[in-house]
Amino acid sequence: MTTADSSLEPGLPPIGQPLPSPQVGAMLEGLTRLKVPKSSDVLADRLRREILSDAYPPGASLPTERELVSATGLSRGSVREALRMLEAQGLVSTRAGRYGGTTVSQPTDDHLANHISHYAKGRSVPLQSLVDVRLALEPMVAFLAAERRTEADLISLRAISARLDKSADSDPAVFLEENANWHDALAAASHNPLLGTLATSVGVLMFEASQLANFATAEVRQRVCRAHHRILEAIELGDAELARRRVERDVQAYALALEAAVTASNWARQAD
Amino acid sequence: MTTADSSLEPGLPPIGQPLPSPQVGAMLEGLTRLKVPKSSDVLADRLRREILSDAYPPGASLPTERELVSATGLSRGSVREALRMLEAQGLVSTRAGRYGGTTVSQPTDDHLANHISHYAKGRSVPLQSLVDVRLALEPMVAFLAAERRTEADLISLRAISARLDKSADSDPAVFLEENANWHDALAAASHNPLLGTLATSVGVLMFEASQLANFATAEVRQRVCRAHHRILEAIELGDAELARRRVERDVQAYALALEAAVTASNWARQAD
DNA sequence: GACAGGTCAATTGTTGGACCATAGAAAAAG
DNA sequence: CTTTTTCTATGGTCCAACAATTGACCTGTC
Repeated sequence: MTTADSSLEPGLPPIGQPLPSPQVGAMLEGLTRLKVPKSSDVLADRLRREILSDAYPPGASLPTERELVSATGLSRGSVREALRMLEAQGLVSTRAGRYGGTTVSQPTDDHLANHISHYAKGRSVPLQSLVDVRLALEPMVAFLAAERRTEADLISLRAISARLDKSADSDPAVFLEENANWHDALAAASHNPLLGTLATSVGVLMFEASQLANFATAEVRQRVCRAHHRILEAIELGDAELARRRVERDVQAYALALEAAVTASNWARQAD
Repeated sequence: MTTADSSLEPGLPPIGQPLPSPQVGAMLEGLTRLKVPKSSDVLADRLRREILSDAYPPGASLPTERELVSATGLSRGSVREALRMLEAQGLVSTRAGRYGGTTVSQPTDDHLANHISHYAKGRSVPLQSLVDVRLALEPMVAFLAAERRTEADLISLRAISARLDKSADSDPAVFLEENANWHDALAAASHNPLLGTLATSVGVLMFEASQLANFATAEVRQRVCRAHHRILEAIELGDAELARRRVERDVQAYALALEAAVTASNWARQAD
């Protein structure tokens, strides 16, 4: 593509002479690290392209492993490795037994949440970055929930809110769990699975961080409950802008308390 | 292994009698569909837990495939399938040759972007949902960029902005490409890779949708350039709130124009 | 000493074959 | 018609061997 030696172009000179030409230096120009892809990667890429090209509707069957073997000339091991990569990405699922096989599947919310979790944990994303993202997503979730919530959403939210109130006086771990459920219900009410899954994932990551730092004091729990009541009220009213503002304040307060608890926990750890 | 004939066991208690015991009904209570996980999945889960537990710093070497074989009792094929799953998730990388092997690696931004793309395409996420998410993320990106941008960020943004202006009068495809670059630079200036990657991914998905519907008319291109100038001005000033509001308006206008073009394109397709 | 080239060995990459486990259909039995 | 059994295509697993890769090491040459 970026070959500097123009004599290789259309003039049909003797290509590939064994003797090094005097322009060998020029030939080295633009030569990058030669990557030799693995056969399983090549097959996985091809299959992935086909699957994502909408030619394969969800539920459609891919060829059997042995058919792929004869079609590609690869060994069954390589074919299986390719299928496993696609399976790890949630693009296919396999069933054993007769009339089983590999079928196209839609990535679930869990797949996306897991991948985000792997990214955040693998990169050790700092808490502040998670706060930034949550501060962007969660108010929008509330905004859309206020606009789009159904009666069923409201019933679910009220039930979870009641459970959250009860758990405010008990075990902090239970409270944090119910708190996560509350945010899940809110995400569902937004009727945007992508947005909801992103917000939930980031929320869970912060939730895990808050389990390490035991910051859910009784006072914090009471304040969270009051804030959630105000948010639910705005959603019941259908006032999207009000819901957005109230969630924004809630998340900011939550982040502030969490950060304080983390730094305090770090002090305590230094004291060891 | 699953021989029904208990006489093969050494203890000689007649377990598994062919005759159903009178309490078989009680024994069946609480028995759900028995799932038999694949050996490669089990190994992948174990390795993933270890990797994400921060016990393995990035760059650390995992045992060799043959060591894993002797340690787990599995076959090499199963071990390799497990490693391929982790590789597809960006948690490990593998090099052939002596002193090669499998090492822990941090998932890249591309990994996360690909997974989001797979989710959105695999689920056929509607354009409106993408717009919702972008409307949540991009204003926050601008907000943080205005607060945290370095001199290098500003230089990069100014250069790309100039290129974008030039391309406004030329090929719409080139313009859309430069537009994507502009948003990439903005994401980089926010100094939050997670937020930036999420925003960029959703932006690319909308970008792909806009290539199908050719909506980038000359008028739209001019308006985008003016909007970007105003946004860059706010970021240069360091006025985060102003940058946030201006991006919010820009994204809303962009989404509106895109949606109009898509519906028009659908009309044209129906006319076929 | 520096450099070019060759040798070596450990590791992943790939293949082929074999057998087991699974599960749904289809046939047989009641 | 219902239940049971049989059948069989499919994925799941294992083993053994060889090829390809690649960095360290050695060796000769200048």
